[in-house]
Amino acid sequence: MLPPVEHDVAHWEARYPARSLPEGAQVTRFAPSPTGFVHIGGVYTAMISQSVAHGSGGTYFVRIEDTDRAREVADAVEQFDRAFAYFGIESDEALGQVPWGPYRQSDRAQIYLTYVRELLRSGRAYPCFCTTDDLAEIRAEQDAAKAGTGYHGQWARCRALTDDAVEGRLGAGLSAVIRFAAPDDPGARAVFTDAIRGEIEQQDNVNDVVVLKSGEHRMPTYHFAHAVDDHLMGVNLVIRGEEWISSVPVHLQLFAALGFDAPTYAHVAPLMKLDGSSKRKLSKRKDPEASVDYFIEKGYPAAAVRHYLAGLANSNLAELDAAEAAEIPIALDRCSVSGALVDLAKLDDIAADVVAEMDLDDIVAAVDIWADEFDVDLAAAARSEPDRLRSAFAIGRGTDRQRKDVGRWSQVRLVFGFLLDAVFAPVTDPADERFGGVDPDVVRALAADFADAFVAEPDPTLWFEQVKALAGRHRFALNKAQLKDDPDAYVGLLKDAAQVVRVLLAGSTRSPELDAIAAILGPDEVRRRLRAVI
RNA sequence: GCCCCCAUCGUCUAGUGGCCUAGGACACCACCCUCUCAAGGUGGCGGCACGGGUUCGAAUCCCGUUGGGGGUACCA
Repeated sequence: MLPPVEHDVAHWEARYPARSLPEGAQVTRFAPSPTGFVHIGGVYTAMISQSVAHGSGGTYFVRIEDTDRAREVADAVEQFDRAFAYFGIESDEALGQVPWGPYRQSDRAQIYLTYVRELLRSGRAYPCFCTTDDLAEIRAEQDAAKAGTGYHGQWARCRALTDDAVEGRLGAGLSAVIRFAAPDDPGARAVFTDAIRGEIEQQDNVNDVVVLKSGEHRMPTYHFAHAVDDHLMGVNLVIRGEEWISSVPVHLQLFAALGFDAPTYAHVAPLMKLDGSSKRKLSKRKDPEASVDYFIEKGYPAAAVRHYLAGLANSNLAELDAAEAAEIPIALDRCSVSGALVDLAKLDDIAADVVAEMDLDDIVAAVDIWADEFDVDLAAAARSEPDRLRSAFAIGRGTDRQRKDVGRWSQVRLVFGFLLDAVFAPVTDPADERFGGVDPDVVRALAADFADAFVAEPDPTLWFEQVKALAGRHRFALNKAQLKDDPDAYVGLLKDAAQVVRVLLAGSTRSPELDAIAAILGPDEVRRRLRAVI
């Protein structure tokens, strides 16, 4: 009925030693299934698991739950590794380094088989030959009788099969799944204490769930693998999505039948998305921002995403800045119990703050890495003038002129790209609308004059005095009162003249202060850009 | 259908019976600062889903309703 196994249960129990960890240390895991990309909700639960484990002096690891080979997506595991690395939620336990692996369930088939045999031997499991059609038939009968669905009671046909009947079917070549023989007490209640939600009581499980699937691989179901793996791997705190709450009764029964201590459970509220006017769970298929790739492509610093997520879990952390909050472990009993909507505007706000606090070298390095993958032209330009972007991010650092233009690397081109000669497109038409309607002749004269008169000047105030002088020479009023007194004497306001200079230097009506960009560009480049319009 | 989870400004939330004519953050609006933008400052808009209880007193406790989410697979 089952493939042979080399070992017995005692062997595996001995092979997986108890962990020697300090009192109160939590061992947690993140157990994604490689059926697609990593979901941002996955990063959320992984981060909580990691934070709680580390905060308690325990361990966090990643286990790949690839028991459903039919739905497995190629390269998913590689994508996982990339995402984990980006967000800093890699496993504490590397393959081969430690005795609790392997960490991929498809490599653990022998172990599951051993424990299934044990269950069979003790009468807590039995083979079931029902086909999909049989199951559908049972379902239909239950619907008609308004009975609870599932494989239980009078509907559990194969549970009563005699040994001879089983032999007969096996002999006829029928394939069997192995079902858990659940306690069949329809009135029973199951109670457990959730580390986030407190006591939860529900109907106990009466369903003879499948523990081992059919097919050549003879893989376990999630339920069974969860019990066996988390027991053997020493997990004492299972943090997972809320959708698992209703499976807890089955899991508790499985742990008991196997003679294992059940872990503590903590069920995290799902991340939601506003769809029209209603909230719904973020969907892998429908929502691009559900994928971690979205955040990586946009170039959000991992610290920003982590801080945003941490604030969703524990709102007190949201009041701290990212660096401070990162030092404080997430507290399960402070986790919110209702699903939060992912608010990208909030993330952007946090990201801008995070970038503002980042080390300049780290920023430049991060932009390089991001641009190499998502904007190669920008990467090349940045590398040929290595100091330009660095200086741009340095504008006003630590002063009241501190800027927060950039929260994700995809914004760099738009905000600071003009500082790179290879990205900048000179403005050559004096009638360009970006000049705000200033007479083309005046634009030309202003540019020519400033190109000649301009001198480098480190003091921002003194630097801007040059613009004031320039504006005065070309009949721009220094303030509104002046203009009002004698409207015919002026062609515009100081600000209009400054804008002409800005457009010439930045190619945009919006930029950091003129003195700052002129200092970054250097006098030669400033003159070159001014003269482009002459 | 049955079972479970959840419910405070648009969003994330503080609130654990009197400190609440409900506080903060993001977003939005206005003003200030100002060479534009960003940032920053000040102010504004805006909420306890509904109905019953319990209590001297309820956003807070209980019940119900409604609404939202999830489960009910040889998916995780």
